Amino acid sequence: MTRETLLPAMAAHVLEHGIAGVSLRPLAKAAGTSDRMLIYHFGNRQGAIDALLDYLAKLYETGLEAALPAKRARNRCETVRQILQVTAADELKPFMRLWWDVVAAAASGDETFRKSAASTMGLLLDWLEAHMPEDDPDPRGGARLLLTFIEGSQMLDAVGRADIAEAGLAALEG
Amino acid sequence: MTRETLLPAMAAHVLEHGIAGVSLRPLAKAAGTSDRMLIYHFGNRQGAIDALLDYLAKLYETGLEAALPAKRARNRCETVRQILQVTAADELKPFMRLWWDVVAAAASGDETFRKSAASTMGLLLDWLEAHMPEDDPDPRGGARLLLTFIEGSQMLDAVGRADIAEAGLAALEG
DNA sequence: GCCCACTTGTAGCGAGTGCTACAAAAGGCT
DNA sequence: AGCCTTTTGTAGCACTCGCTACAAGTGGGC
Repeated sequence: MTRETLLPAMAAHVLEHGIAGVSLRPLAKAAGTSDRMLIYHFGNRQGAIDALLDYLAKLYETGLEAALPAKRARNRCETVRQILQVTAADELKPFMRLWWDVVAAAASGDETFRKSAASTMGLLLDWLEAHMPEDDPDPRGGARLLLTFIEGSQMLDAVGRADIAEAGLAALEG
Repeated sequence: MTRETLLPAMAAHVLEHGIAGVSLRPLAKAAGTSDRMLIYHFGNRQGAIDALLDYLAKLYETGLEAALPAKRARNRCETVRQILQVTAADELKPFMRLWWDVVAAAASGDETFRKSAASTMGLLLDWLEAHMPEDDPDPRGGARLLLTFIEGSQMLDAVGRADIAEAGLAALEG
C-alpha cells in the first residue's frame, strides 16, 4: 500500500462526498486502510488533501482530453455547446460537484484550493484558446469570453437554473 | 432575546465564517447566547440555518437594491460593469464569500441551499431584465445572457482569475 | 540466525459536535 | 401571594475529529 495505490480509491470517495470537509476515518475506510495509515503516508490531513487535489487535477485533465472533441467548432456558440455537453457527461459530472467544493474553499481564503482552482481554469482556458473556430477574429479574447460564460452556465446548472444559461446561449445564437 | 434579535449577529457570523458547516456553539457565542438557546428558538441546527438563509436573502436583497444604480446603462457591457462594480463593494463582498458556500452545498444535493440559491438567481435575473438598456433588442434573452456571464465573472474572481473575465468583457466591447 | 528499517494495528487523548434532561429563574395573571 | 407559562443555565451523553504513543509484525540484507 503506497500512496499511489491509495489515491484512486480516495479520489473516488471525495468525488462522491466532497473534499473540503473530508475527514480521515471515512476517507481511509473508502481506501481500505485506516486513518493511522493516511497520516503515515501523507503526514497529516492537509498532506492528503494536497495529494488528492494534485491527483484529481490530473484525473480531470485526462478525462477531459479524452472527452473533448478533436475538431474545431464552426462558431463560438458551438464551442460553448461542445464543452457544456462534455462536462455534463456522467463520467465528468462528479468533478463538477467537487468543483464547487473547491471554489467555495478558495473563496473563503484557502490558498491550496485557490491555486488548484486557478490552475484548472488555466487548463480549460488553454484548451479553449487552442480550439476556437478557425475564422475567429479574436481567439484570445474570445476564449476568455467563452470561458466566463461557460463557468456561469456551470454554476447556474449546479443550483438548478440551467434554464437561464440555456436561454442566454439561445439569445446569443438567435 | 427572540430569534429576530439574534439573527443579525448570527448572520454576521456566517457571513464571515461560512454557513454550510457552521456549528452551534460558535454561532451562539457570536450572538451572545448559548447553543442551548439556539436549539430552543430554532428547534435544531437545520432550523437555524433555514432562518439564516431567509434572513440573509432579505439582507442581500436590500443591500443590493440600495447599491444598484437607478438609471439604465447605455449598452449591455455597461450593465455588466454596473453589477460587477456593485457586488465588488466592501459591503457586499462578504455575501460573495457566502454565495459559493451556498452553491457548493446546493451542488452536493442539499435542497435547502439549492432553493435559496435558485431564488437568489431569480432575484438578480428580475433586476437585470428590468434594467436592460432601453434600446436592447431582446431584454429577456439578453438578461439571461448577461447573468450567465456575470456569474462566471464572479466565480473567476473567487478563484483569483478575475483577469480572465475582465479580458472576456473587454473582448466583448472591443 | 540476526538485525534493522519499513509498515501496520491498538488504544487513547483532548477537543468539538448536535442535542437533551432537569431544574432554576423570571415575569405576567388572577 | 400563588400559579403557570416562557425563557435560560448546567451538566452531560454519545459521537466524531485530527493526531500520537507504543508496540507488534514484516521482510530484506548480512
